[in-house]
Amino acid sequence: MKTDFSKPYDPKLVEPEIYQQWLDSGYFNPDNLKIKSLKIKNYIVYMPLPNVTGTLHMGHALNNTLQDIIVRYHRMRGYRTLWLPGTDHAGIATQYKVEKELRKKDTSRFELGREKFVEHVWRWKEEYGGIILDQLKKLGVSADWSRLRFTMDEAYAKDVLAAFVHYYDKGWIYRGLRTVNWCPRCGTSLSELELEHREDQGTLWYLKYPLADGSGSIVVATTRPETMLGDTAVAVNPKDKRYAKLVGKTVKLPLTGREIPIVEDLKIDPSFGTGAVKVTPAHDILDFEIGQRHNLETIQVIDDRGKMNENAGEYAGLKTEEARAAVAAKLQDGGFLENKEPYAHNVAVCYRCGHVIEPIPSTQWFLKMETLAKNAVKAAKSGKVKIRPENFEKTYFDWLLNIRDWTISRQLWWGHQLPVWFCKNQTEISNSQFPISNKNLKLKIKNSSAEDFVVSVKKPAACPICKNCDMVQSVDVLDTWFSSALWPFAGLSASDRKKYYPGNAVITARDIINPWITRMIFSGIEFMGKVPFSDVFINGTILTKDGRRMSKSLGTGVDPLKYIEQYGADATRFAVVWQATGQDIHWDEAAVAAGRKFCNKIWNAARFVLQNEPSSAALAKGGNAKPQTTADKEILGKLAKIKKETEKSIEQFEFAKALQNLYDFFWHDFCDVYLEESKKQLANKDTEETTKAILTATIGESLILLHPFMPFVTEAIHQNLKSAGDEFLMITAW
RNA sequence: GGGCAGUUAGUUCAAUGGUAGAACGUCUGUUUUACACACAGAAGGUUGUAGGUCCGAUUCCUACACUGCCCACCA
Repeated sequence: MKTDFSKPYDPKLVEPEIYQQWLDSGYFNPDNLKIKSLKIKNYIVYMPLPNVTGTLHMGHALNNTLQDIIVRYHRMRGYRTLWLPGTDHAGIATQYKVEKELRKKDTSRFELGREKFVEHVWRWKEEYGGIILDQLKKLGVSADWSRLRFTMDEAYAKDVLAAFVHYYDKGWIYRGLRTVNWCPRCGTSLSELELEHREDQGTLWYLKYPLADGSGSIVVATTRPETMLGDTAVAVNPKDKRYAKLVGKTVKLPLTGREIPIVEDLKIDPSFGTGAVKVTPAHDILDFEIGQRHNLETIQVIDDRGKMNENAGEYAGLKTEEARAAVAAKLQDGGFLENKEPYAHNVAVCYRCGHVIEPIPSTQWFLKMETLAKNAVKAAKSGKVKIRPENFEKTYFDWLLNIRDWTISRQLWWGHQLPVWFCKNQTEISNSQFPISNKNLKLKIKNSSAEDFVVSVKKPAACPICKNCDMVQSVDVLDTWFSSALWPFAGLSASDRKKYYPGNAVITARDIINPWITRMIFSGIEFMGKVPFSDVFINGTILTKDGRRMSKSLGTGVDPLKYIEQYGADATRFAVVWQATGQDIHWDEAAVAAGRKFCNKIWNAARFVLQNEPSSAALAKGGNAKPQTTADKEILGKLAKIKKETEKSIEQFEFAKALQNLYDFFWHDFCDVYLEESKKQLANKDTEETTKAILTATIGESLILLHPFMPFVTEAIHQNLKSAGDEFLMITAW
């Protein structure tokens, strides 16, 4: 495309057309690159999957710009370069969003039923799920769109289910009744990584539990008196001398009269409260673990909607907050309330909807993490994968070395249904999420070993258990991260896996080191036998100028598309990279304006050179660009130096440094100094031709160096240089 | 509670064991035939606080304060 070099540079006139040309060229697909030799190395970057619910925010803009830089750089260096894009079905986020929409239309997923609801989400995904991809294209992202994958594509889903079967066959997946973090609004279990914590002004209540033998009482502290209805023990620390003589005795639980034991447990902190804790295995995860150790009963008094159930007697049907007040009042009347004081503490809330988490018992599926975590640790310790900046290795190791088994089931409708098939005759209750919710008053928790189900990707033709039922699939779906953990290979076709696995780099934000990076690493090792990539780079977090988090709900976000519209994609890319020097970026819009000015500077410098191109392309190619003057020598020396520096910086993921050095070179060394000097040299017959050749060679080389950072303006200029030939700058040899 | 990072010009950030740099902003001048989204020049900083090591610290060490994030979750 020959561009009209009217001034100044107008990104709107060139960006859409250039991007279309790149798409049409097919060069985003490594199979179409003109690779000279089979020995040429691959360079593969796995894109962090944007959610189908997502729209582009500054974090995406930064993250994808950095990836695009390293991808474009390697493509120009001649690598067989693949940037693999995809979208994530984002179970809870998407379901939440679609449900919210349904609510506006005065209906709900329950009214639609599962099948219709899932169809509805698919239609929603077809309509809106690609928005973010179009936005990425505006940014200039050079991913191979022909390989785009969605985590619920048929082929991808097959790999997800096969992974489940694989783990099950290894004996690493088990099913158990556990007290888990439950969001009453979303109606699903949540993993620890899906919780957020919010400070809550509550009350610390001191409850007096009388000893059954009438010899006194023991006082426990709690923020949730209503759960006392489900207490099945009082626990103290074995080292706590104050209570030593009480251990083994029983107390008579107020209001209910139930007798419950006093037990010892090391997890109790003697210095907090009274040092004695009420134990409610059904409604507290730590208490559940204590219950397991002491073989305590689990009595559920709160249901999956966050209301008191029939085990709560007269309080049944009340919301927990209502029950809290009622129970506290009753305790006070009965003389069981020793004291109360205001108390600020953290409550866990759902990361998605913000509702307070209610720990409740339910049947969930778990993946044993011991070996997987060990493998992931080994991969980083041995240097097979390198995490940069290095201090993030600590985040990685800390989590893996203190790993708990992974709750992989979610009670959602949108996602990969577990490849688990239940015998209809054997048990109906097994397939229910709440085997204990309504009926059972008391129950000892045991991990069921009863084989009333079969694990298989496909539905078994005949039930191997009762021999004559039509088996039903588990209603649970898998944690979204279970599927995205497989991205480096499940995102590739079978033949691509041979060619393009393992890859090289992942660039992402620090908050998904644990949910995603660690899991991709152990999944890659487990299923492909190789660490999926050698480099992890953690990019900074963009905050507002005054250091607050950017968020839609706070109204503190800024829209990268607005910048692209107003200043151009290159200017936007310039701004995010320019500022990406540390862990946190205090976003300054002024940098975008600076980026636009730089585009214009490049544009105008090119105009000057174009007016002074050597008469023939051959000359311009630099054959006779031998320096004659000091200025000539200096600029060529600086050019060679900046080239080396840029290579080094990019390869070390020091993008801001690379860009700032390039900026300095181009603006000050080239434009301010050489270009000005060249005006004199052009006026002199003796130096005219050499100067033209050096100008052309320098601008040509500068465009190459700048291209990964500012691809549009450089490509547009390149196509107007006589010396450039017909090939795209995008694939011009570095 | 534990950890990580940061605190330098008006603002956003660099840099260095030996008198601190850029971008943007500000001020002065310039329509010099690539660019006023420009050019030439200028002002602007006892480098968070308090100690310590050193001939010398903004840089290394210690403590403290503040900010952001991550992890844990004490009932």
